[in-house]
Amino acid sequence: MCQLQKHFDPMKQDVCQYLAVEILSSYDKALSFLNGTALSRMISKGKEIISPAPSLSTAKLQSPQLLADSSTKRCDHASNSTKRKMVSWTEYVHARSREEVPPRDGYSWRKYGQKHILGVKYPREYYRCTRRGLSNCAATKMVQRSETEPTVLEVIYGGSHSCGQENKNPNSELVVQAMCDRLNQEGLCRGSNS
DNA sequence: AGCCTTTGACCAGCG
DNA sequence: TCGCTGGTCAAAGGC
Repeated sequence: MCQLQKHFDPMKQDVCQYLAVEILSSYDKALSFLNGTALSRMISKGKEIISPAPSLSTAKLQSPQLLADSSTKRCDHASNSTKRKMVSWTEYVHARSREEVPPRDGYSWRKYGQKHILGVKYPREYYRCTRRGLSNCAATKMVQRSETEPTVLEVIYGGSHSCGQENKNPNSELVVQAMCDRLNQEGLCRGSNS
């Protein structure tokens, strides 16, 4: 936070965003160690973490995407099941509203199915890339609403985009605001929102 | 007309 | 081998 305060300059948005990501990352780690909830859940769901904590450079690249929907947690994993996609990863996304399903992630998706999963309150929704037919794009995703926290969406991505769509998050300009919102939620953001 | 969601049926993996 | 379950297909209807 001291570094962010020191470097805060509207002309240096990249630096500020990068520092914001680093702060949130440290904050998440600390919270996870304290209450053992988020991280342990990610590990148990994903079975195996392929890429642990992002490096400084990758954190900078991922930051807008990770923050734009207020809060996301990402967990890469490989499934041992042959029935499922071999490479996939999970993101935990805070939807802005209960109606915002799926959360916008910069890609265009087409819903192709919905299933009620045994023992799960909310149905699981299945999406594939709208360019699957044109570019043979294999990207898919499943969206599952959390039972305990309906505003939290578990988004499981499978395959990768070969269609050339850019993952431009339309809300990337809200990164700093999202950070302050989040700190406010935790009672740590004193003073102004700027 | 074209793209989307919905939804029941079908298929395949797993125990 | 069989039943259960989850992932996908495809027809139908809406926008």
